[in-house]
Amino acid sequence: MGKNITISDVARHLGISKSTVSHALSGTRPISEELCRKIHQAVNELGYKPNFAAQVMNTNRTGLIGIIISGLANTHTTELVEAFSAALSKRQMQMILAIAATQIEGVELLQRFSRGMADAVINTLPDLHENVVQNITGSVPCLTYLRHEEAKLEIDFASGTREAFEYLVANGHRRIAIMASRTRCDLSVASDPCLVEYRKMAALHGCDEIVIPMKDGTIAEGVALADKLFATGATAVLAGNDMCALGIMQRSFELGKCLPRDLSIIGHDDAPTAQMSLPRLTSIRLPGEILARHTVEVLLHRVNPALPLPRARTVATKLIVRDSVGKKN
Amino acid sequence: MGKNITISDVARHLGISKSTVSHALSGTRPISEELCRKIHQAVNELGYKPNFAAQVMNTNRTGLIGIIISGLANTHTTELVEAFSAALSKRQMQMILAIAATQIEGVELLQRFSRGMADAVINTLPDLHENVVQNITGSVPCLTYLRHEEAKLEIDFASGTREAFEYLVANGHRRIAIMASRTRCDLSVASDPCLVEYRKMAALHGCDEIVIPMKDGTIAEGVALADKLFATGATAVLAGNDMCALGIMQRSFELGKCLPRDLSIIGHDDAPTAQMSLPRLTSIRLPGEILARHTVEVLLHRVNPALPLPRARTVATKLIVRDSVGKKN
DNA sequence: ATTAACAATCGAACCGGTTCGATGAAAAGC
DNA sequence: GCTTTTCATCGAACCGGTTCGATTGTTAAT
Repeated sequence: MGKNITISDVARHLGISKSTVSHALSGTRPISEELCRKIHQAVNELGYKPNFAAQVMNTNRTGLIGIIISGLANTHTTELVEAFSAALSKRQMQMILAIAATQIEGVELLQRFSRGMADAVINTLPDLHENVVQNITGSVPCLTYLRHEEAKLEIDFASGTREAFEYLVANGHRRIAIMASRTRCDLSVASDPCLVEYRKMAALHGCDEIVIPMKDGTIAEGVALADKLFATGATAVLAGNDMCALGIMQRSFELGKCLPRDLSIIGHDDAPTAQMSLPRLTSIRLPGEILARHTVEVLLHRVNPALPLPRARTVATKLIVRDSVGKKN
Repeated sequence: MGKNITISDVARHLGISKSTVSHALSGTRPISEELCRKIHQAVNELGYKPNFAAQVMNTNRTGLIGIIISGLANTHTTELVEAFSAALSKRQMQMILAIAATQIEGVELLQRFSRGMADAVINTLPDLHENVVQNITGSVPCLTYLRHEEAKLEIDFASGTREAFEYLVANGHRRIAIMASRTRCDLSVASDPCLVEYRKMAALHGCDEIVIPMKDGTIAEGVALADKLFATGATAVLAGNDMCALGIMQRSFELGKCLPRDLSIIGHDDAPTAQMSLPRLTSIRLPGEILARHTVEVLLHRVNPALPLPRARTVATKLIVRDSVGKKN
């Protein structure tokens, strides 16, 4: 608990005014070279470190970005978090990572952040409507991940789904199921862009539609939905995400099925886990790293308009072929 | 950018002094019931939120704990992070999660945190020596995860290793390899407590010692070490951690080996991934959730002695049997 | 020589809260 | 009825920086 050295201590030690010390350290105004040297020396000797809170008070910048996630069980999220962190540290900023189990917790977090604890907030909970969020946060810039029109970030979910469907058809599959998710882009299952594309493809190839709605996208849900899936007689499935796909694999294994012979599975997101499963999971890649970086850059531009605003871009999803799809003859 | 409402605005709006408002809101001094009501009403109407920085300045508390990790690739770490977050939010605190790829970055982070940005720091990088850490952080409490004598948290690594070894022997294995890690408890491979116990057990059962040192404990390292492992002719391995075990499984699969027939694998940590692999990984459970919570509680007690100091405890590691060990006849 | 321009530094105000001694009025004690 | 206590509220100081107008000494321009 040794009292911390303040800027006044440094000034007193040298017999000068604290504003001079401040200017020397921040370069706000020119200070004679000699004095500047002395000041830096004194700073080192005394071990002075500018007080965080005092600096925040003046600059209205904490250098902290709040990030709200629902958990880290989905490895696609861990990929995002790492990318957020990397993009932020490039700008000398830190991340306050908050896990909100419920929407209520999410709102609480937003309120806390918006008191000036964070310079901006990224929300990844799809259920927190953006306009609600805006109301709460007031003056603090806040983006909902993949829901911000302003971010000029368009994701072409159709491309990956199309590729995946055609790949399955090429492998002889006709009964292809899809797990549709309301968390993608909008809040109704029906408007899941993957589902929309799936319907087009099913019509095109004259396949039946087999739609299974997915909620959380957890492994446990995948396990549970697997039985529903088997009941449909589908030979292949476009899983809602990779965790769900893993759950399906797990349940298949429990039932003594052999993959990919008895069931072909295509995941979504291409989370790191997709490469680690056996068989390795064929998945539709959603390039989280790019999306996360873009989101951070858009947000930081709003915090500090001196930083560049990244150009609007459309990101395609893309099929990554591994070993979880088999030929149906 | 609408100017934020300050406590002075609230006071002016009611024609009273700001200290009165402060007292009413914090309960520091008694305020007449009627006025108190009016104040709360005004606060709601105007949408006043106490400014974070100003409050920090007075209280010297940010309510933030810095957490330094090397990444989220190891799912045991994600488990820890979730547990840290949960333990902190119970005390209304938040986590600044920082990813340090190098020790230099780790030191930088410590310096930033110790300016008052965080009330305390948890470091999970084993290579940052605790005394170095203490020097940097000065007045900010800082613990290195699983390295803090003061935390009175002892981990019985031997128990799990013993169980695992005996389980392998019971399954007929005689050539049992171990991947020893310097990151466990101390900085030399030789003092890895798992290795120490392994040696005892090997001597006891008259088995050869087959020791393979592990560094990062990544999947990639597991893949690389797998070939070394096969060269030893071992029929079973105690992997350094679960990621490494996964790497070994992956490489085995590539080489057309069948698990667990051709190789028995026991992981360490029992990361969430252990349950997701096929075959599911038998692993030595290191109860990260308990350890993380204990660490947070010890640390919070140091930040605020009014909070209870958890009693010293010894945590045992324990074998969790799944499907990755086979019988050797 | 006088003034203008400039560089280096000082000192006071400010950011938005909290804290604490002072103040005034009402309630209690004698 | 006058003093003492209690209660509610005020106002100023403070936390540790930053900012900006004012002040000095020095050099350049007229």
